[in-house]
Amino acid sequence: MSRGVITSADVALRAGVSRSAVSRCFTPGASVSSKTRGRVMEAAQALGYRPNAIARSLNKGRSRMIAVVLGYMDNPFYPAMLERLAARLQACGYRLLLFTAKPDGSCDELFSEILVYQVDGIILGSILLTSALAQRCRAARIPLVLVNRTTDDRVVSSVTADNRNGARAVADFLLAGGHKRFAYVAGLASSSTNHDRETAFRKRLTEAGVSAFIREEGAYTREGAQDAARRLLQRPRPPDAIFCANDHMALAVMDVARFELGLRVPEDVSIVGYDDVASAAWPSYRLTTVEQPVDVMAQAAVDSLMGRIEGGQRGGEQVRIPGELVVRDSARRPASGIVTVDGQDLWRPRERMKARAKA
Amino acid sequence: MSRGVITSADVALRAGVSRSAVSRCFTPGASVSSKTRGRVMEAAQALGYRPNAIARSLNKGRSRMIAVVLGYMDNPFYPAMLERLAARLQACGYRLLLFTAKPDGSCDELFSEILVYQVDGIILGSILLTSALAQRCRAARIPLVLVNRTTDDRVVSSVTADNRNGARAVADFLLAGGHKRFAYVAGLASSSTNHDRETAFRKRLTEAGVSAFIREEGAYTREGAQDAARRLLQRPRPPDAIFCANDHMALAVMDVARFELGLRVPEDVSIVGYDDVASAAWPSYRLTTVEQPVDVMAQAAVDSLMGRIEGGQRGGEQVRIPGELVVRDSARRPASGIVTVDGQDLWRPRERMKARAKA
DNA sequence: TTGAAAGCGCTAACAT
DNA sequence: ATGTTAGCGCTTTCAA
Repeated sequence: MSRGVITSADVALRAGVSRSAVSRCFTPGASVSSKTRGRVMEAAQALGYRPNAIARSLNKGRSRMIAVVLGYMDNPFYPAMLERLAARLQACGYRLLLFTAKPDGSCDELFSEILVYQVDGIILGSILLTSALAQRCRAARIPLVLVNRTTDDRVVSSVTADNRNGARAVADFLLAGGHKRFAYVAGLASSSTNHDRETAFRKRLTEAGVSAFIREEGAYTREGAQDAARRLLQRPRPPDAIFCANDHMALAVMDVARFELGLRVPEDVSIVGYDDVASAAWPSYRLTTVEQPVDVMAQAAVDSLMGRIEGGQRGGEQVRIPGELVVRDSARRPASGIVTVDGQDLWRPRERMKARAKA
Repeated sequence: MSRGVITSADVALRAGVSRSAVSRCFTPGASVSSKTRGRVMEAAQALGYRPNAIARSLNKGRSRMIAVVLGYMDNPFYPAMLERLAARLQACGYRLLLFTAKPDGSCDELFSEILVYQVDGIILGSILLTSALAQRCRAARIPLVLVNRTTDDRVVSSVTADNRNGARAVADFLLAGGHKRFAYVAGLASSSTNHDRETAFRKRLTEAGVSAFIREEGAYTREGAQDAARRLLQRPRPPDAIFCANDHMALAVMDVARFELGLRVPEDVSIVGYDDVASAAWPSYRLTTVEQPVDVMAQAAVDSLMGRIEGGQRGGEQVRIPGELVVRDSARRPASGIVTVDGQDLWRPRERMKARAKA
């Protein structure tokens, strides 16, 4: 134990065994006699020895580290997701290596940084995946899973909410509420999540014969959403219902509507979000929104990764997590109090959704 | 380049040089002729080679990874801090290994996990550091810095806001506003930050001859703060000013006051927080609070760590970052419109504070 | 069950 | 400036 660093050799010496014996004692499922195990463990205890994870990684070729790359933390959905990911990963005995990047920036550079660390897997959230990057991961044989995003490339795995269904539910709810003039505040146009929510919402409205539809870009930022809200609500004939690509923007839109423009929500304008972040439930907002079950999604992402790391699965699965419409007070409710979607009661979808989530 | 993994040997072979030559090309400040460098780089490019960080870590004895351990992400101060830390660390060429733990839980187990990864440093936020843990870090020679926390142990480094000054400013502001009956909603009693804010606040009030003072525990959680608010505001003679240990709780208190109890803020009760998180500025709240400059603190924490990792400094520095009182609308303002603290204008402390931060 | 020996991919003396 | 050699701390055949 020369100075500071205790190696397996130190333990071996003290226990009077070989380094291999020590190694085996720390390798689950290796064959060691209980006698040696006892002596080794005692020596290790005395010396405060724990195998060096870096050295182990080097010769196993597996680091037990997962890279998580996130774009922004302003939207509380991401910190929440990160927290769940960290917990799940820790539970599986993996470490979380965190990377951040501009949401729209090229993370080409970043990927080199990641690959260099020999991570066993990558979780990508709130970031644009180019097919070149997907290609690099495949070449390096590193499992990759997108969270809250998909790609056209069916080979890459992803975990998303059931965005189309969620957006449809919002459209139906708003329609049933008797709204006539609709608006959508978009996130980044490049994001699949935005695309899915927007097109499904739009489609449903069209099916219902709605022609009054406007769209503004909010770019997923608070400022962007505020500007969008101003443009929208100061039109000659403003919308009476606004669906925002996420809660983070919906909250901003509510603030502009009420405090800048003196509008009443939902009397003058209904506002609906997506995610059900914590602040959506605060009494100052009581935002009607579609839940995105963070914990379920985190679990699914980790499971997907583990399946490919440990089980050696093929990958390329698109997991879609259902989430219910959470009806609060930011959108006018249907007069009847009952709405059905696809023959299902929209007001009590909890059980159905939960059941589907299990599957 | 057998299959998948490209090593320096592959590059060496292709470039017709030794592995050392390759290594040197990727080591800043090593001596290589431009001719070999060219050939090596070309070969590396063609093969897609990048030195294996794990292997490098092993023989350098430095991993260029920093462990960051956080307790909760509910309070948006921490995600914000994390984001800044990630950015700063990335800029210094370090990787961030994220760990989470219960805020009050023993992270003894966790520390073993961390040490095993041979991290070059540890940043601890929102977590209780026992002296045993500090001892272990010292033994392992791993620099440690606390963020938003301190210990009595003067040997461990920390970066905090100037909590006593901030709390004093709040007391003075509230006093000047003509408040008579004060309350404090505490965070975790075990946290130094809470202690500093509470005692300084209390002390100032006492000096001013205030005797009407109550305190309730909020435990840094939204629910805890809500309960505290109910207990406080439903007393026969409720306080007319409440100082909360952080914004996260202050927002919860505002919600209870206004929506559950029908109180007007600040007419019926003034509420002040600490941190200046993003939502404090939202028009629904407009919370008066004390700024905790996240970016400056993150920078300071990283600097402190780097000083000890690269420069070999001794450690044991307690950095205190000043932060100004941000006056918004959740607390009644002094009639005069001018308050001075320690002979300084309280309303325009920005310049002074910023200047001090530089030092 | 155990130890000896080889090797994971890299860097750093040392020699040339 | 370059190659040779040794070694970071660990696991893992392979013999015994």
